[in-house]
Amino acid sequence: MDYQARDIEQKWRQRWETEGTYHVSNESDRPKYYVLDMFPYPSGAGLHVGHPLGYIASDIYARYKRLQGFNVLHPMGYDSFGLPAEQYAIQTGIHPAIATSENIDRYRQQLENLGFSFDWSREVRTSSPEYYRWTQWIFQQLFKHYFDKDAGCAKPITELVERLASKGNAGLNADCEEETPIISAEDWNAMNEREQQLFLLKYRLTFPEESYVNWCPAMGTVLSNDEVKDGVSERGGYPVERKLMAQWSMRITAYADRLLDGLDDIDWPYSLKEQQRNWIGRSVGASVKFSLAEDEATKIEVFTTRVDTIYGASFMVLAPEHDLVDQITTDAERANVDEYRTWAASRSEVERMAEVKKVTGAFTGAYCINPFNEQPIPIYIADYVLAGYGTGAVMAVPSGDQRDWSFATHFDLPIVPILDAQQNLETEADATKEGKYINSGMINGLSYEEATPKLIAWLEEQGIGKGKVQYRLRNAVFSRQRYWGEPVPAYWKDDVPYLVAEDELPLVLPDVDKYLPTETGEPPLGRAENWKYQGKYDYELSTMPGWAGSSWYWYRYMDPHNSEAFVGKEAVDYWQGVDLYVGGSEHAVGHLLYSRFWNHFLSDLGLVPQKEYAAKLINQGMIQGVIEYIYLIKADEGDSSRVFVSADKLGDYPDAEFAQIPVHVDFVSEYGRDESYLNAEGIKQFIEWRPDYSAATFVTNDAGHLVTKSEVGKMSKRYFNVVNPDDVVAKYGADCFRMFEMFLGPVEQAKPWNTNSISGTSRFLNSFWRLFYNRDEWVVNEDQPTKEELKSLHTAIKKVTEDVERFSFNTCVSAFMVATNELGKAKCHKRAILEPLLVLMAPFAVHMCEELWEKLGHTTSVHHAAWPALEEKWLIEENITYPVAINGKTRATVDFPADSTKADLEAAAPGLEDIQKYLEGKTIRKIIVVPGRMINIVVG
RNA sequence: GCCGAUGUGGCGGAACUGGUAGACGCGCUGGAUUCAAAAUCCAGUUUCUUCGGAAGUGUGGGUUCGAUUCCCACCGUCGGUACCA
Repeated sequence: MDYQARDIEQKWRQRWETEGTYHVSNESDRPKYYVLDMFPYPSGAGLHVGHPLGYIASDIYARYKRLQGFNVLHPMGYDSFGLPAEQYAIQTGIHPAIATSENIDRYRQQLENLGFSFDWSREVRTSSPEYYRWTQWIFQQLFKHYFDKDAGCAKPITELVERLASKGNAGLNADCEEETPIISAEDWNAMNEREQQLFLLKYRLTFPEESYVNWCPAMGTVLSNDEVKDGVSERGGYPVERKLMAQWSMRITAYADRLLDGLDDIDWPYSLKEQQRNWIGRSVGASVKFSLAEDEATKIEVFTTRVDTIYGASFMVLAPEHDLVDQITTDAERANVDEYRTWAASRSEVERMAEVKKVTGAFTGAYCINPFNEQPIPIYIADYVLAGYGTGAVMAVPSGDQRDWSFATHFDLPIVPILDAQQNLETEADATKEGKYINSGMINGLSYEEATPKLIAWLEEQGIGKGKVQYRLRNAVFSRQRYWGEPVPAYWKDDVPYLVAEDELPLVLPDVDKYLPTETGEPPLGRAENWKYQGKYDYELSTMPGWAGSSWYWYRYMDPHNSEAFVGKEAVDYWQGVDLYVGGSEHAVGHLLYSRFWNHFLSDLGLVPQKEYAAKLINQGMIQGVIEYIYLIKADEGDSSRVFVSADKLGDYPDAEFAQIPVHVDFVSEYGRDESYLNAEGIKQFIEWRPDYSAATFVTNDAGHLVTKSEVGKMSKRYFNVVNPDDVVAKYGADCFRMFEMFLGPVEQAKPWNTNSISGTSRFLNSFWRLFYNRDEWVVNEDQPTKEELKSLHTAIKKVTEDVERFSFNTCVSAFMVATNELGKAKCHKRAILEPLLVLMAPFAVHMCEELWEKLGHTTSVHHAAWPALEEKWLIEENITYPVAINGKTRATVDFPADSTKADLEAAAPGLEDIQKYLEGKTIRKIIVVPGRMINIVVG
């Protein structure tokens, strides 16, 4: 019988399900291992061939660990709240829960089709109330805690209340809003309930605040920074504007240092860690207050990383949106300043980015005093200073900073050298820290290392500045004016938010008549009828962002049905955290940063044992598609003729301009290859698909082909090049699909999808099958294996074990091919060889190996067998083939006994017949011998 | 601009600590089997060559007996980031 993938795969999928083969228990004597895939969002489009790449890799690793004797947790679930289902609901009126559930069913079916070893009894969905109950619960814990900087962790807000009542907040080192006033215990106790609650919001780890947000009018929602790309929404590409709105916010900045330091403890890709480091953007420097020249009481605070350059500060620049601009602008300059501010506000993000090099700004007419030398310096506004970073004001040191230098040059402001090592200040700034200070008052003659502490000490003494650490990381906006998300479990009383009682969770998402904002501009939840807390208080109407549910989900898998806690203590004590996390690098500064933040918080509360939840992470590369275009001659206006030209015939139209029209890849012959084309049938399909081109002319080549242009790019609906894994599985089987995807190349590398070579993988599986079957005849025998056969087996064991350990799955597949070729040539059908080989390959070809394992007489699953042990003795050779090189160039290969010593080889090498001609007339200067590797004779 | 990744036959890729460059697979060429096809099997396949050899891992240098691997400079491609004071 030839290998019949379809029947065998179906049979085993059913058997595994009924027998619970992949069911995982929280109680085991085996050591635990947790392999996690990044949560998929179940989109309506289903899986394409790029999605399973990481799942296959993690499944192989999970199965390998299981065979190694680990109790492996390998779950799957869905991040099922999200915008596409809501957009669909807006268009169709169908409740997003219904569409989502259908999409999940389809995903599940597609995933099962690939033979993954997920324990489906642990499946979770972020949009189910049983799940989001705990997302809401964690949100409430964040509300109930503040960050104590001395302790370096979160503390209950009740402790803060006690402290405020007894001592006030003087000397309290806690993360809080920038301008939190210092109050005494008397002040606190004199406050009414409402005032106290408002005050506490300055400390809570989640809190509502008026803040500038990325408002997307087209989508009617707020986006986080990582959802905005180039000034437009990442999803949909709609324009985004800055708008001041009341939003819930997460005080992630409190954890900035811990998130930075934690990176040192986890084995994640270097580039991913770098992205997080840059995103957090820690800068060490100082804040300095400059007094206004006309009004000493008004201070402008700046942040600088180079306080040592302060004597070179020859002007100050404020962001156009800075609060003080109105107040300080002189009447003479007001018109000018207003004009600049209007202009700056009108510029889109895109324009600002495009014109980075252009110097713009306006003088306010005001001056401030440099506290160190008492010199007045002019105050400008310019949009190169960002309102959202630091204090929105900078002291400009043109000799040391290129932007300041350009600005000074443009406005003819002084450029004062401050270090004797600075060079070429006429042509550019020099940011060096070398040399000794000049023109710098108290630090003249000092070095950088000496100057900085001295200046900071002086600032602190004077009470006008201090050493400060600034982060690029902003607090994360946590509200979305959307329907399909977790309701925020809070209500409003006297304009103050309060939490819904814990035992009333989940706060279930109410039904609404339409999934659109209300007429008064409130979020969709404003449409819910009679939706009030205790019948009288307004609920918070915004919902949580997409990343809420995915910020803790790995714990739910450990204990998915627990109704008492988000995860039971026993479960989390057993599983601890994720040992291997597999997913795309596109989540580097979104999910992977927010989830680390929540995990740090949960660990502060003692609810989870590890500060970092994923010890190791690997990124899978994207599988790209090939986009197939056909060339259309651009017609003049009014000309209704449409002419498509074969790509190899473009030369016949030297004057024409061509448009590239993407064509559905299903119509293309030789898809993915340079010479791909539309044949007559393909052209017919194209016309049926695009009836507006039914009258078009198609200029084909001599073979009657319309040659297409093939380009590697994203696999996307937009390019009609999405390849569905189901189709490939139907044709070749899931095992072949799994092996083929692994064989394409290293998992972490991006690569184009191209099925041209899948036949090789398919052929290989057939030859492997033929080690067991000759047509219908079962040919496995009980003969004693030869040395060579044992060597083939153990070479494979060694190679595959090592390569799986380092996630090099492509080379594993080639090791299987090598072993199969060798055994096939040797006509080896021996159980003693094939049985261990089956176990070795079981994580890859999961169904086929199971089938053959059963045929070998086993009654338990191959996936519960034991990983074959390597016996080194079979790898030892009697002879070793040495390359013999003359001056590094290999001239001969010669066998020597394996136990030859270095001296033996040195003595024997020059006498070898094959190399005599290279030695003639030359002197042997040196013989280099690396035993077991090579021999090199140096002549001259 | 900055940060990161990457560059090897016609193609995907291998070479893990510097030690026979091109494993394995695709494709291609020739052959066997077959009525024919599919499937399968065998041989060949980096380039140039005066058939002795010579060159060759993006380019140019360097270290070394020996470099795809290490160092320096540069070029191309991909990803991230964007005036962060």
